[in-house]
Amino acid sequence: MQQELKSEFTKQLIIDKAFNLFYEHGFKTTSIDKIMKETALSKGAFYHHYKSKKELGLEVIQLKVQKRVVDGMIAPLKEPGNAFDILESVFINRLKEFPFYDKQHGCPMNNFINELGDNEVLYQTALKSIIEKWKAALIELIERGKRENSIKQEISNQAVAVYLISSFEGIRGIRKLYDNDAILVDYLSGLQLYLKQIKV
Amino acid sequence: MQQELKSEFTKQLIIDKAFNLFYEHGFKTTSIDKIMKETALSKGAFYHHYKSKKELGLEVIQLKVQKRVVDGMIAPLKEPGNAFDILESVFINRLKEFPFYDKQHGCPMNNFINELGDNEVLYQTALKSIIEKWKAALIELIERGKRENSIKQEISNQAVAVYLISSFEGIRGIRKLYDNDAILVDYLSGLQLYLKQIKV
DNA sequence: ATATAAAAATACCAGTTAGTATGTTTTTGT
DNA sequence: ACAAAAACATACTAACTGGTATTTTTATAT
Repeated sequence: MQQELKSEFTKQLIIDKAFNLFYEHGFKTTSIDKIMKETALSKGAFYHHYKSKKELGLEVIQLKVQKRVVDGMIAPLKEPGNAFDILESVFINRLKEFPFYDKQHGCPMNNFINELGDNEVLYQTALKSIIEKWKAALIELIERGKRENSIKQEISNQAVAVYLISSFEGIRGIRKLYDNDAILVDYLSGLQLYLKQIKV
Repeated sequence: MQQELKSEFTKQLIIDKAFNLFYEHGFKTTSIDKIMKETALSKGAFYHHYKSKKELGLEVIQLKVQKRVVDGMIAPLKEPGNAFDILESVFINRLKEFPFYDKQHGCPMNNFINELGDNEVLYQTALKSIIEKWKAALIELIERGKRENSIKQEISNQAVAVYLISSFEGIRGIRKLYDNDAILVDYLSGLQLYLKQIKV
């Protein structure tokens, strides 16, 4: 039982260090050696717990990347309250709250999507699953807004959800290029305009 | 003179093959060896014309990546005609016209941004320059629309420009994950809604 | 024609890559 | 106490990486 705990602890350590390195330097250009140097364990330990780098990549996506999106963008949508207000505050506040490091390095999910999204069907599926969860939560919130009459009836839930996600991920990438938040301010004004269109 | 032409031809050949490989497999994971195998020339030839892989990367961005964006998204904005109609048709038609290969592999510029945007200031500057050109052309078109009264006066040119670019680049990445165009259809509906908001 | 310079080829380097083979140490059930 | 298994370490491989040094081929100017 103590062994099982140790194993779990080690795997978590590897996943954590791997996520940080993938986030900062990309998946393909982060080597197992670099990851294991961070954990202060050996390569042998890695290949005892994982059969390949691909397996680790998938776990990082499913456990770390997904968690970030769920905690930051999906779970808040399910809180009680005025649906429109929630939509507005989640998209606007989340972007403002990012630390400098996260603005500089973009969205981990978006990074994975752009690096691996056209590569391997397993990565594709894992990433698609996160997007679909996000989309479903948005659709449900918009529907809620329609029921409580805070969001216009005539708009397409799907379309608004996809458009919001697209622009959010797009700006998280573009922001990397700049050394200040001016572009984010423009994005937020543009987003406000969009939200005004769906508000009842 | 014949020598100069030959040199120019070779450089162009290297740039073309490099662009294709970068587009399909990413910049960092495409080796000089692979590029030169495509050109059927030797590594010696490469390092005769380029001092480093970084120098090639910059030329690919400045010559090939930029040209794609200019030809597809910027130049059409400068054509004569109703400003709103142009805005609508460029964003909508361009997305529909992409061949399968381009849908699968996303936007070359966006790929570079996400892979190298937080890496090196030289890449950053080269990519930022394309975004700024695009943004400027959009702002000018929106201004034109305001003058001819096809676009609402009260909206912020900057904000709309940045939001349009963000969502476009975002969806080009996300589309990679899917094997059909359903997500693009949703995006286009969402975009239509946005454009309706700025139409006079 | 020939010296010179540009273009390209060949051979190489030291470092890195994912992954393997084979150990040693630690935990566990008996 | 001890055999088995799990956790981890060490040493290694073959292929690949960006880049260099050196030589051969081709074009050019006189």
